[in-house]
Amino acid sequence: MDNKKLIGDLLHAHGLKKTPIRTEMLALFMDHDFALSASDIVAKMTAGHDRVTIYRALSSFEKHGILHRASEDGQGIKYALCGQHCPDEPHTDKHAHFICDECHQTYCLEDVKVPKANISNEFSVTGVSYTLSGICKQCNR
Amino acid sequence: MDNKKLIGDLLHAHGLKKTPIRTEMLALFMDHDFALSASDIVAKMTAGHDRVTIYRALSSFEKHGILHRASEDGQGIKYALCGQHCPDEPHTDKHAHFICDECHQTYCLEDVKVPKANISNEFSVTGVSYTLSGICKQCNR
DNA sequence: ACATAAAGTGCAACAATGTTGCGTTTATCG
DNA sequence: CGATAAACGCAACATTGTTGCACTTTATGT
Ligand SMILES: [Mn+2]
Ligand SMILES: [Mn+2]
Ligand SMILES: [Zn+2]
Ligand SMILES: [Zn+2]
Repeated sequence: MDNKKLIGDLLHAHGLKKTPIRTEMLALFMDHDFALSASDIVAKMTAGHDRVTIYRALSSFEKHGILHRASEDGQGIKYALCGQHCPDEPHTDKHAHFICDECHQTYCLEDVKVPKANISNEFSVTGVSYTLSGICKQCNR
Repeated sequence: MDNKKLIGDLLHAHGLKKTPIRTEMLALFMDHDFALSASDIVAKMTAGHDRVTIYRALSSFEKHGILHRASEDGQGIKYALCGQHCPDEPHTDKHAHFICDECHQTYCLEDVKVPKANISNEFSVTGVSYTLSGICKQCNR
């Protein structure tokens, strides 16, 4: 697990400081294949850090195109890592997401493309979101 | 505007009581072509009613298939009227929705169908949501 | 019209998410 | 090493949504 190196490079590449908190946060994202909310992170962090710090780091990561919003239901926003090809700024996904009704995890469906919108040109479409729900692969077996 | 009659019938058809608050709420939904949140409703109601009452009415309407969730971003849930053919229970939409980045209104795109999901059968899909964003027809002109 | 039961309402209290301001600490770079 | 900007922690706050409980209103049947 030389994620440590990767994370340092990632932060540095975006002009962000490599602090223990942010390093641990990004390690958490790399260790999970589902999206994480601010409170998920607070719960999984070893030391007890302030919620505000986590919120600000998430915002910063989103602003720099390191994380994207994978889902935002009533219970809050869940983030997931962006791909290496993602632009260095906030952006919408080109892939679909799946929310499990049982375990409430959100998965990125990297290989399911968001369908093209077919809509009256009275509307200017700049973002599209395609979210599936049901029972995930884990809960299904 | 004989919506009054329609509303009475609608409530009665679902075994709900026809109270002034619920009547006014449904009238509000009929008078707008975009979705409304609980706080939108509180603000638009003539008398000052308790938020809790509005929340409970919205839940009841959703449970009976009178309203559906048109969007739920971080700022809350917005509801819109269901079609006449909708089942008498909570259900997911078959149409897309549009969220304006400028006025922040949510519109039902009744004639834009939600694309069929094409996904690994490790996942059991029971719901699909397709949400577009950008600039709406009002803000565009 | 009246009694009754069920549904709806209001108030208080609470939990969770997310924000802002401000003073302090820490990382990075010359 | 010292300066600067970023990051952190704390307190305080706003908003959304929930729950419990007592009270009121609506619908129903006699
Ligand atoms: Mn994703
Ligand atoms: Mn709709
Ligand atoms: Zn699951
Ligand atoms: Zn608009």
